[in-house]
Amino acid sequence: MGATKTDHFTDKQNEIAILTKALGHPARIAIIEYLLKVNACICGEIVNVLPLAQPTVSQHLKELKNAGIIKGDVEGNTVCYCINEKVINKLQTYFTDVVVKIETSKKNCC
Amino acid sequence: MGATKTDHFTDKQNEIAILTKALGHPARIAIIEYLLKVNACICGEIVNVLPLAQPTVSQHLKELKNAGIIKGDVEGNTVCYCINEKVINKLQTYFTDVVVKIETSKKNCC
DNA sequence: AATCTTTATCGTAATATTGCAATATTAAAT
DNA sequence: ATTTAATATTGCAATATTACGATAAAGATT
Repeated sequence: MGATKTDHFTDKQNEIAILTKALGHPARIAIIEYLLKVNACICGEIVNVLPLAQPTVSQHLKELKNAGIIKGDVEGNTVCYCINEKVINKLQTYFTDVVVKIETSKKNCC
Repeated sequence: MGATKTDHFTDKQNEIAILTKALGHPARIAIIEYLLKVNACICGEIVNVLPLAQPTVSQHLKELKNAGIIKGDVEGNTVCYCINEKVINKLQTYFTDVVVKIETSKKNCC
């Protein structure tokens, strides 16, 4: 096989899995961190920052875009990349929720 | 190729990528959510809860264990699984940090 | 218009992941 | 000691991912 059986899981589970999967590569984490570091939407430059060839970076950007984690507005010659705040908030909320649930179940656990 | 170029990224970037990658499958999200739902460490039963064959579930559990997201203590005949609080906290802190950084850079962004 | 710059796409090789049947392992129960 | 029950491992097929060279596309520059 090799194909994930998404049908058997809930929409929420699939959604979180798609987001975490999209972040599950150091290059893509590095892209997010670069966008945070420059403290703005950045047009171009991302290719020069990563230790990977241009087509590879383009592919990683596409995956982040497909998952909805970044937005890419075409700005003339270059593309202007932005983190999608909503989606990151969703992940932050999710993990905060998990942490809270772990806290409350501590007494029942090893 | 097909192998990730981890050498070129920071330890922190690789660490977060390993954790998010391990969570990047709906079955593994479902496992985490089941562990939260039963509100305790659970011995056995995980295989029966998922819509996947036993060897497949075992493999997913192994990946979560390898990434450090869950702990599995052998308890006689069965294995007792627990979420590793520390690691989930690390992710929660990471995403909270990202959200804060996005907030403070809002004025410079689209 | 010709060229440069930036980004995307195609094609392809190497490797990884997903899933399961078959089998092994190990401890508990009979 | 045998059988049963719970997990793990092996082996394998199907598919996905990672990476990059070559090339295409499209706006900017000269």
